[in-house]
Amino acid sequence: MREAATVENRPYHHGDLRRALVDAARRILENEGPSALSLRAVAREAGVSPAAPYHHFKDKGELLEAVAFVGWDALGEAMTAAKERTPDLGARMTEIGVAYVQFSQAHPALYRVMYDCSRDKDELPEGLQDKEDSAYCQVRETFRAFAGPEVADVDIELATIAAWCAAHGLAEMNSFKQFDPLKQGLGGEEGFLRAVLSHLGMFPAARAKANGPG
Amino acid sequence: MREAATVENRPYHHGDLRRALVDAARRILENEGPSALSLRAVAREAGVSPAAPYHHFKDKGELLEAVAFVGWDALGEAMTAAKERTPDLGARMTEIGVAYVQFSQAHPALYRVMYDCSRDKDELPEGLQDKEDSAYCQVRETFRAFAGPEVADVDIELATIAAWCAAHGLAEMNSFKQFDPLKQGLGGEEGFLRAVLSHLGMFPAARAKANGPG
DNA sequence: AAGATCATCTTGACGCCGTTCAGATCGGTG
DNA sequence: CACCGATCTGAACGGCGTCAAGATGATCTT
Repeated sequence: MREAATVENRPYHHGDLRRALVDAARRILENEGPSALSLRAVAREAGVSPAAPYHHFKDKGELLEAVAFVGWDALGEAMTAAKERTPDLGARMTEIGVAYVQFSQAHPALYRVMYDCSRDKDELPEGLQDKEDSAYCQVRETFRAFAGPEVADVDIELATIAAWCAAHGLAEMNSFKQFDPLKQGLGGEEGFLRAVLSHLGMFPAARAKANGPG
Repeated sequence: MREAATVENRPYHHGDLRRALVDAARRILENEGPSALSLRAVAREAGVSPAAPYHHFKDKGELLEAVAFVGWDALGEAMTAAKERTPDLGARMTEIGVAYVQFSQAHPALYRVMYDCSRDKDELPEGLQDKEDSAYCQVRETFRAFAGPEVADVDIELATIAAWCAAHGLAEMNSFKQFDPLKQGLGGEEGFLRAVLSHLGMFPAARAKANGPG
């Protein structure tokens, strides 16, 4: 009885359960939020027993890491798109930041999982910083292009970190009710994001440049 | 049998269980971290049954809110102390930010509970923004004093929000391993914090001022 | 083609969790 | 003193993460 091994027409061995579990987790995150994301729920959603995931992930945390990895990939693409559609170097950082926060707003539960994983391991996800075209490197190169070659490497690095911190902070606080009145006066969410982010992430040399020689 | 109602010499009615539970929760947070903070563990630590907390808190979330409230209070005091020990207006914001991040570093589990509660309710804790001497108002007044009266209210507000986002972001990312090499070149943790925060939270008018007329 | 091997999946169990409810206890009010 | 309402206990429920033992079937060997 090769077919119909269970009630549905699913064979005993799934074939690609690892991917199916990650997809199921993402579906639950989008539809029911992070609090509903239990390992058992993921297994249920994927149509397997509660113990099945343990043949593909060491524990729940490792499954979440796989979900987070997909998320960082998508966020990186959104940032790249923002960079490429903004040729003006002075505006590019802000636009990348807006794309960052908008991603976190479009996928709040996923973003939460992404950062919770990073916090648990006390590091940004590997691959985000190492690869040449990684999101982190793109931000750094944007600063470098704007600042010019006379700015020290350490300042470029600091500016990148500062911008990242600011974007993350805003991503987590953007939905706070206290900001609503201010948003109305700034043309809605996007105007608010642009206004806040334009205050951030510029290092001293770039500041002087932005403010002009006078 | 008024005394020795249980094995210990504790009366049947605790007397101040609400406070005892909050203290127990803080003890667990400090000693075992956020993952160990179950409602049952708190009750155990306080020496009562698992159901006892429900006479003082609607659910686990409400207990955590009480813990968070204590945390925000302590953080506010740390920020006030930093403000008062830094008369120079140009350096004051950075020093308040350093105090903020250092608090989150000294009490990481507590800080996590504080922000998780805020995120669940989509608002900064009440009382943090309303009171005249609240932490938020102190930051805003610091910006106002530095910027002078000619800067628009909305810019002061944006700068305050931007600075808060940056401090929160840095608080959550400060322990990331990737920053370690950079910290070594900047005089350790505190030098790193000061360097990053000096990049942040300044609004355009203040930037111009900071960079001088030339 | 037949049998052995091994990864994959299920079943059932364990202890912990948050929460609820009926009942025990006790301080304060009439 | 008798009562009442607030407080606390004990037992229970379903859900959770995880593990061990056994069932299943794809693949490799001969």
